Amino acid sequence: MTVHNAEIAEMFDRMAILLEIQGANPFRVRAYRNAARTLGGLPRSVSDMLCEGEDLSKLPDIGKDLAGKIADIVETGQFAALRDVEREVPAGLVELTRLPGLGATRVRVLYEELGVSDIGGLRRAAKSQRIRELRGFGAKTEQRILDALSRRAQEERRYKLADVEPIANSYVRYLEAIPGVKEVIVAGSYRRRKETVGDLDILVTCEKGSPVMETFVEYDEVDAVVSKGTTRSTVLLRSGLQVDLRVVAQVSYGAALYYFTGSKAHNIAVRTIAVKKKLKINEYGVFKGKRRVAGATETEVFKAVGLHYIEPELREDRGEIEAARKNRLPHLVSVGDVRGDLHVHTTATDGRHSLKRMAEAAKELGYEYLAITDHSKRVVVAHGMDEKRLRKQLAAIDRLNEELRGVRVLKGVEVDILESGKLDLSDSILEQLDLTVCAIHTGLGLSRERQTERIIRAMDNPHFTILAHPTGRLINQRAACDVDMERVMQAALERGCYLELNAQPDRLDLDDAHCRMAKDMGLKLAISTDAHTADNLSYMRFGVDQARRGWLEPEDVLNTRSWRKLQKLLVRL
DNA sequence: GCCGTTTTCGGCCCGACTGTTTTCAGTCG
Repeated sequence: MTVHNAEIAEMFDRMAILLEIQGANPFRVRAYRNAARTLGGLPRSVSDMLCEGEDLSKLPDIGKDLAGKIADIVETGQFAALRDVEREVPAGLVELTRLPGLGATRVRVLYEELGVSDIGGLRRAAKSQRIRELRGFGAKTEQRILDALSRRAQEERRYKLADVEPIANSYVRYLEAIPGVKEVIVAGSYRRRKETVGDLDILVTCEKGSPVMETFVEYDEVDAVVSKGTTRSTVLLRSGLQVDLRVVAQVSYGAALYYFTGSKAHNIAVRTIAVKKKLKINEYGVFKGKRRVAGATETEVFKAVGLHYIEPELREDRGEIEAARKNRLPHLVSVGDVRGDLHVHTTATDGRHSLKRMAEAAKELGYEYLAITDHSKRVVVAHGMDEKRLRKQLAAIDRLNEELRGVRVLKGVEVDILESGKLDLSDSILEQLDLTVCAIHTGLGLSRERQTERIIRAMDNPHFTILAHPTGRLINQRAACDVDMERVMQAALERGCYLELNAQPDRLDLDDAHCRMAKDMGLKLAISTDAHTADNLSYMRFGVDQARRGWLEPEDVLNTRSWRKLQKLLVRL
């Protein structure tokens, strides 16, 4: 049985919390958290790495000890040290620390003084008003705990970037209209363009005396005010989304923007560099003693610690700091580099708009080409096409290309990869196409070995061009199917095939770590919207965001090329 | 428990807000 990185990361996180409750050395606690984070962002499975004899202690924040523990977990499926700790501290306490306002220290007091060991016990203790009696607690804390318990279900959520965007935009417009407000910008993971965000961090600069804080908490969608101060306030919206507002002076704008953009891990790493240079970084600036040496712009802040400017999407402490020091940062792809879309649907299957309308929408975006890739017959629910209907569509594309100017419509299909690894349409029709987008829609639950074999067998077909939405995941809904992505990418490289970064906000599949892995292996990706309406073509920006998080440059992306150059790349090896 | 262009030992990011206290600990980002 393969142990997944995420499972080991989860064990380390639990370990960190339990150790913290026990009152262990906080740096030891942090070491587990850091290691969990490293594992979470790793594109390759540590099981595979161990199989290939790699030394895990070379990974950041993983030393000899944790490398050994990981090896044990992979081998036995068990984390012995965690089980030892769980014998001393109830495992249910982990859940309690996830409630806002409760950290390890308070959870320990609740356990030791009141015997609270799980959510149910906490609720009983709060309802019987025993918590307010404890030293360091009070009636308000007790009420906050009850509120948190009743709200718990919705609070764990992370929101898809695309869902949060309109909420963020209207809040920003509201804040911009407040007298005295100068700049309003959303920082945090939203600015880093993470696929999901847990909350919004809004940064504001304003003139003295601006009623920005009062007005902020009076916003129409605010459900509750969590905290309110002169420089920082937090509210909960009716949607459940938490929004933080920070107010800083103009002279600190860059430092504050940098600070609140994060990620936390990136900030900590850069601060550590600053400390070595006898500098201090906080949200007000970079300081040498009491003297501010930088802070008005982010570039200034980076420069002060000897780094080139790092794009927000890269700030995850995944090597960007080292790259910035050596001036080896990637020149990230942007939406303007994209010359076409290689995966869209029409009314021929489950799309809502006609072939012609889709082509015109592509032309309006300034695209040079657009590949029509409707479903194949296997996908019955989407009214998938057989050879006969596809042939008819190809003729329609020929006619449209004669009439259209400025954009070329490419002939394609989203052909199903059957469980046998065969493609869902005959070679005789596939060979008439400019490209194929090949996808799995059934049998997502196959074992890792069989799924990997299935995809690679499909790639053996010389008409296979691009593997669409490679893991099949749906964010917050469906886990990625189990597949050895490194082998799949290697197989694609050897055959002259490609993988897709599907830009649908629900998919964003490949994820950032896999994009990075493709780049490191030298495999090019297509960023495609999988548009089912003309409007959906604008999803490209989410795909580009994800690509940037994966360090992709224009040359790493197939569809930044002119059709003439792209055509050459689509020829199989 | 990790890590090293000051270190293989002795460090390990920094500040705001809240509630409970009466000068601060805990939590959070």
